[in-house]
Amino acid sequence: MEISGSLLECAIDVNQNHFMPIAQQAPSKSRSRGRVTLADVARQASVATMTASRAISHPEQVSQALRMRVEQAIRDLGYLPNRAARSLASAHSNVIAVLIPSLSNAVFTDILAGIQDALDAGGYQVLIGNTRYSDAEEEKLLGINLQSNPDGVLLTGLSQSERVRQMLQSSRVPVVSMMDLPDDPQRLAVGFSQFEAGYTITRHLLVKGYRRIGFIGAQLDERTLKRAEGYRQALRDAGSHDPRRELLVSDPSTIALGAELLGRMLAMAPDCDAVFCCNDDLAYGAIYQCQRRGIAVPARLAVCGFNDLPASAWMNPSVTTIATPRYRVGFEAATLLRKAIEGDMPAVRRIDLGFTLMAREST
Amino acid sequence: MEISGSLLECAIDVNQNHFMPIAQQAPSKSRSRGRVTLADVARQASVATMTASRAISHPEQVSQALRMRVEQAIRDLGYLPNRAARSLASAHSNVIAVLIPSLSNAVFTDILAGIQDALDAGGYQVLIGNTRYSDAEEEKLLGINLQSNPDGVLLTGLSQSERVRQMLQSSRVPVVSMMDLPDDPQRLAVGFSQFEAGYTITRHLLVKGYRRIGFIGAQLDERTLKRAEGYRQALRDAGSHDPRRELLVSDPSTIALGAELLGRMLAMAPDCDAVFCCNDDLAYGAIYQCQRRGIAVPARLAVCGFNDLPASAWMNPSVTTIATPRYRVGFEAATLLRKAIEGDMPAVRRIDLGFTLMAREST
DNA sequence: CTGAAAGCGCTTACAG
DNA sequence: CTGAAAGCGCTTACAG
Repeated sequence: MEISGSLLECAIDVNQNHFMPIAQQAPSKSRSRGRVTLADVARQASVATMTASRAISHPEQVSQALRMRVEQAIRDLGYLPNRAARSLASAHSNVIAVLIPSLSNAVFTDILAGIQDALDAGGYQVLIGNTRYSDAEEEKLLGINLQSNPDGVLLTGLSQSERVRQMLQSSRVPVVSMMDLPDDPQRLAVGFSQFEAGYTITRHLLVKGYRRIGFIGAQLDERTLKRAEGYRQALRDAGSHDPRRELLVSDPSTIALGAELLGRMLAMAPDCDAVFCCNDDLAYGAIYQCQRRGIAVPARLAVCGFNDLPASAWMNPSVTTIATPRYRVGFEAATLLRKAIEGDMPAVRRIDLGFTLMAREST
Repeated sequence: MEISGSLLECAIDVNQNHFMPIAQQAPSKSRSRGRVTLADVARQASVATMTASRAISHPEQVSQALRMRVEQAIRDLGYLPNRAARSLASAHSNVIAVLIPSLSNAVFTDILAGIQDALDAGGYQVLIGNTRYSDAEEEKLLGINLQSNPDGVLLTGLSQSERVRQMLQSSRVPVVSMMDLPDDPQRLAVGFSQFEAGYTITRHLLVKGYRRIGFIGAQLDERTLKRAEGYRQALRDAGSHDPRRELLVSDPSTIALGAELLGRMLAMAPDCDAVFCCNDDLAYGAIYQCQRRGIAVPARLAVCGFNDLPASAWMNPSVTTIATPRYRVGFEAATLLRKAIEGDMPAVRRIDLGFTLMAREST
């Protein structure tokens, strides 16, 4: 008995793992792909497939004995669940689609970090769509990402195209907007007022005594335009708005562009005593340009930026800017979306995270 | 006849779009999710489901008349294919999994841009996994991403853990490594020699006449360590290697850390006449620190970096560094992977993209 | 060129 | 707590 017992075990072992893999024993009609499936796990653990499924997805519904057998089988076989099959059968995908306008801008990678941290625990998979600041691209990416049946969508900004709105509506997927605050209090959104932030930093320049304040903006996305509005309002309130000191171009924001635009600003409005750059990259370029031309910052010209990227605190002079809660925007937006997906819709649907003026040497 | 014909059309239209949506007519046992499916499209176009499928995936196998009817039905119904179902049925997912160590480092977002550009056309979906420089995280992410049955995997660097190697092997998925070159010529890889790049920039310092050259490194990933090896070799070849001028810490590279390490370097090796920082961020921090302490760069201390991020050309002084072909690494790696997936394996499996020394004012 | 039917690998009411 | 069977929405040999 003992001997034949151990022989049998050997035979089984050999059979399954070496000479005749299960896949080959399947009928010839099979389209099997030689992958280890849940059925294999169930067979190995001597339980029904659905019990194996439960042991994985709802372990509390399975007795400890069976659960452990299934877990052992999973380890023995190196089983990996097939997401496509799970998603198809269960009607939810556990994917969250994120649409951001750029990956080369630290603002959005910080947002992504927050999103990841909020979602990693929940077993969600994040699908990143880089729209490159293009509505057409955003439509295309949303269409592609919707094919993955996301459980939720994270959007940057408020101004989506009509088609995007339609697609989102007919997909009936929960959506949270990031980085700005909508007028409609019913919309899910996490951000801060771009307008007020623009107003605040311009006000800071006014308080410091600057009067001929220019504005340098690029990309011209909605956030830049709102900051520009805040700038205008602050100057109007102070009675010193002059549109000839506004320089707006649609090219992407870079240090090189900031350097160039500083030159153009000085050429078209030589009396400028301060410049508000719509983001830090432009401000860095402007300051480097000043240094090369021997223009003292801030003595001859004050320069400020927006976002408070890491270099702002370290440059010489250090750069006055608005610190934006990017990581938290991502984190809170993802958390809000999770709640919406899981059905417990919070009372507060619009979260204002605010911003902080960082007054430094450059002004 | 004419009248009844148009009445019929109206009736059909009203029925399907307003009063009795198809989903509600389904038998009560149905688990239908009210989504528009291929079957709906086929019904609308009066063709078999499989013909509708072919019209989408293999249009050349369908007569023009039917193809147009199907396309019209897709538009009428706003049909979006279900990726999970397609992937499950077809055995390929059209997803490419990318594992990178960081999203906040421009090096890797540049790589991603190259990957996107190479893959967008082919209808691939990119799954981004941020490993945060952690082997454990890399294993976990790979496991998760493998559940999506990727058609291919893009890896950063050469030194993966044993488990990662095993998972990759048993998944039998094509893999391309990025950023460095393996010894094994059979492995698919796109990059350049980190060792040679480190050697080259150190050699540049030697040629410029510097002799007491320090090394500042952080993160201590494999690429940093290879650059350090290149640095050592160059100094040994010149007979001026001194391990007391090496400062290696495992913290993430930031401007702030560069500023701090510059201070520590000067404290432990005050005779340094040049410092090679293992990347540009550290070099920026080092230079800012020098400026604050009134240390002239390069007169009293030369500083160089690695990667040639945009600020390097603009800072004052501009920063000597090694320009790395990040975008092209991503683009060529993705292209190579596509070829491997589509079965036409190229003769050249290891692509050396080289690097460029950018000699500027800081040395 | 077109189609009926089986199958991909899971999950889930429904029973027991 | 456990299980047999149907179903999720596609694709694909196999026929015609």
